[in-house]
Amino acid sequence: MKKIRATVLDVANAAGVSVATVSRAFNKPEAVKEDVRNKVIEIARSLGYSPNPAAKALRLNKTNILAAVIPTLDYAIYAQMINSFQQVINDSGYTVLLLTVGFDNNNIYERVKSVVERGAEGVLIVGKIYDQKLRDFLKEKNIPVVCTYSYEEDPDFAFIGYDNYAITCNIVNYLSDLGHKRIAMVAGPSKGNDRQQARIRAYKETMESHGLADHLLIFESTGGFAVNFGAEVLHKVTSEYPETTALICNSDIFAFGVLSEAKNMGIPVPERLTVIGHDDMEIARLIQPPLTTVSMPVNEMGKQAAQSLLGALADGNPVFGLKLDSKLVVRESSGKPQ
Amino acid sequence: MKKIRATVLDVANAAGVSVATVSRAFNKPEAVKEDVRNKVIEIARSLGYSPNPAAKALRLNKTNILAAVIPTLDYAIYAQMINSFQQVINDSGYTVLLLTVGFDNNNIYERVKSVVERGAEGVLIVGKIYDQKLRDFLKEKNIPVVCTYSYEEDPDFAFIGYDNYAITCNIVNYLSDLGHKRIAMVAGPSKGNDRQQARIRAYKETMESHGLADHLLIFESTGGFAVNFGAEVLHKVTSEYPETTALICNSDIFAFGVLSEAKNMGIPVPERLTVIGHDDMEIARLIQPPLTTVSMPVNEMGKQAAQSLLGALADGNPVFGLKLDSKLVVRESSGKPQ
DNA sequence: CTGAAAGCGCTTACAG
DNA sequence: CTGAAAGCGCTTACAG
Repeated sequence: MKKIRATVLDVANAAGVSVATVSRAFNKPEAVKEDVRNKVIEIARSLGYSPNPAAKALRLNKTNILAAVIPTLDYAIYAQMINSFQQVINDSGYTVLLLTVGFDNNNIYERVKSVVERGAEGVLIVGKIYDQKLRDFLKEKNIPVVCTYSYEEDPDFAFIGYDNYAITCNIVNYLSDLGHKRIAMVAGPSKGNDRQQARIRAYKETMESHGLADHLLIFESTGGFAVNFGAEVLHKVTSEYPETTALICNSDIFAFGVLSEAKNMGIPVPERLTVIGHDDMEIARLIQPPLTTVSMPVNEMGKQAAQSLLGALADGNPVFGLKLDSKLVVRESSGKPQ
Repeated sequence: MKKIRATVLDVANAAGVSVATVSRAFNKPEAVKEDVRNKVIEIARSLGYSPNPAAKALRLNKTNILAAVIPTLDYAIYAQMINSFQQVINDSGYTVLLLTVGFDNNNIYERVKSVVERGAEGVLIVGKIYDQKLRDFLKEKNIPVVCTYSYEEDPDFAFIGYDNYAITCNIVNYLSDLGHKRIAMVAGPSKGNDRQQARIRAYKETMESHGLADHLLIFESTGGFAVNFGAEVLHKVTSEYPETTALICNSDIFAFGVLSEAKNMGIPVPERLTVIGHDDMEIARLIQPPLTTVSMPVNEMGKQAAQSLLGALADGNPVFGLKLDSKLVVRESSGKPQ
C-alpha cells in the first residue's frame, strides 16, 4: 500500500528529458541549460521527488552514514557529546547511526562490525580499542575511527579526548598539598574501560610518589555508575576505614551518592570528609556543598570528533587527534582534613 | 584506497556456485542443499562477506532504518528514552538514525522530511505534530509515526506518552488541598511545545476551578531549560510577588535552580516556599530538600515506541498508542504553607 | 535444488 | 548541452 515514491524516471518523463539530464540538473547543474534545469527542478519538486538514498549509495559507493558507538545515552556526558557530534554531522549532509554497547570495550567487535556492515563510513567510539581483531578489521576496511574521552598517541586511530591519567594525578597532588594522607578512590567498572584504568593507575602511582601507598584503597563498582554505590562505599569507609579523609570519585554520580548519604549520616563535608567527583555535571555546582570535580569540554569533544571524521572522509585528510583540556574545579566539597 | 568489500559474486566464484545460490544460502537456507549451503557460508565468512546494505535496500525497497527526531540529547529524559528505544530497535536488526531539532515543533517539517528522504521507514517524534504539511507528508508517504511524551487520541498518529494536562491538575489539586492559594508556574518555552501548553492550560483551569484565578502567575522561559531561569524567577517572585507560597516548575532543571538559589537567599523550603518539579531526574531525590516532582516511565516509553514502530512495519499492524502513567512523587520540598 | 536473467534507482563515461 | 547504455550488488520469479 506504500505510496510509490517518484523516481528519476518519473521526473524525466514528466519533463520530457532523459534521466541523465534529471540527474545532472541536481548533481551538476552547470552542465544543464538553464531553462531545462529550472523546468526539471520545478517538476521534481511538484512530484515530491528526492533521490533514493539506497540507489545513490549503491551507485556511488557512499552511504553518508557515520556511526556513534557509545556506552550508553543514560549518562549525561555521553549524551551531551553525541548531541554536539550529531549536530555537526547532520549539518554536513551525513546521517548519524547510534548504537550503545555498555562500558566494556573488550566486547564491542561484533557491534562495531555490524555498524560498518550497515554502511557506516566512519565511527566514533568512546575510549580505547583493545581488541586486536577489531583493530585489524577497521584498518583493513580503512574505516576512519575517532576514539573519544581518552587521549593516546596511537598510530592507527585518532583520539580526541583528555588525559585521564594526568588529571587524576592532579587530584591526588591537590589533596596531598591540602594535607590529606588517607585518600580512597571510588571507581567505575574498570574492565575494558581505559579511562577508569588510567585513573586507578594515576591514583596508585601518585599516592606512591607522595609516600602514601600504605593507604591505597580502591572501591570498584560492579554495577556500572549508580548513586547507590557511592552510599555503599561511604558506609564501608566509615565502618572499616574511618581514618580516610578524602574520597576521589571517578564519577559525579558516585559523589552525589556519597554526599547525599553523608548528609543522612551526619558526616560533615568537607570538615570530616573531602569529596571529589568527575565530569562536572550541571548539578555539581548546585548541590550542598557544591562539588569539587573534573570538568572537560564535552561539547567540544563531540564537535571535534565530527570534524575529524568528516575531514578524513572528505579530502582523505589524515584523521587528526586532539588532546583537550580537563581541569579540576575546586568547590566547597573539598578542603583541609579535620 | 578503500579495500573492496567482497560481493555475492566473489563468494559465488570462490564456491563454484551462482550468485543466486549464495543469496539463498543466507536468505532462504532451507532451499539450498546442506553441503552446498555450508560451503557457501564457510567461504563467505572466510572472505569477510556481508551483504551490501545499499544494494539490499534498493532491491527490497527496505532500508531497515528508523529515525528518532527529538528536541535534544542534552536533557536526561530524552536521552534516556532514546537509550531504551535504540536498544530495542538495534536488537531487531534495524538501525537508529538520530536527529535533534530543538523544542519548537512548528519548524520540524524540513528536518523530518529529510530524515524520511534519507530512508527512515518510521519515525519517533517528541510531542505533537502541528504542521499540517508535515502531517500530510507523513500520511501520504505512509510512514509509521509515534509521538512520545504527550498523549492524545489522534486518528493519524500513535501517541505513547502520558497525560500532561491531568498530572498538572493533580499538582494544583495537591497544593490546593495543602492550603496553598498563591501558586505560580515556571514553564519552558511553550511555542510549538504541546507538553508545556497542556501544563499551562491545566494550571490555569485548575486554579480557576479552585477559585484561585486571581493569582495566575506564569513565568515562561525564553532560553530553553536552564537552571538559571529557576534562580531568576525566584528573585522576581520574592521581590514582586512575595505572597507566592508555591512554585510549580515544569522541569526539574528549573526546580534545581530555585532550590539552589533559595538556599543562597536563606529562603526555607518548604516552610516559606513549596517547590515542585517535573521529570524526576535521578538527582531529584538526592538534593536537600529532596524534590517533589512528576515521575514518568521514560524507559518504558522508549521501548513501547520502538515496539509500536516495529509492529507497524512488520505485519502492517496498525501502530498502537499507549497512555502511560505519570505520578506525583511527594518529597520534602513541598508542604503546607507557612 | 540450482542457475540465468531481470530489475530495483541512480550516476557517469561515452558519443554525438 | 543532451541521451543511450552500462553497471553498482543484491534478490527472486522463472525455467529446468
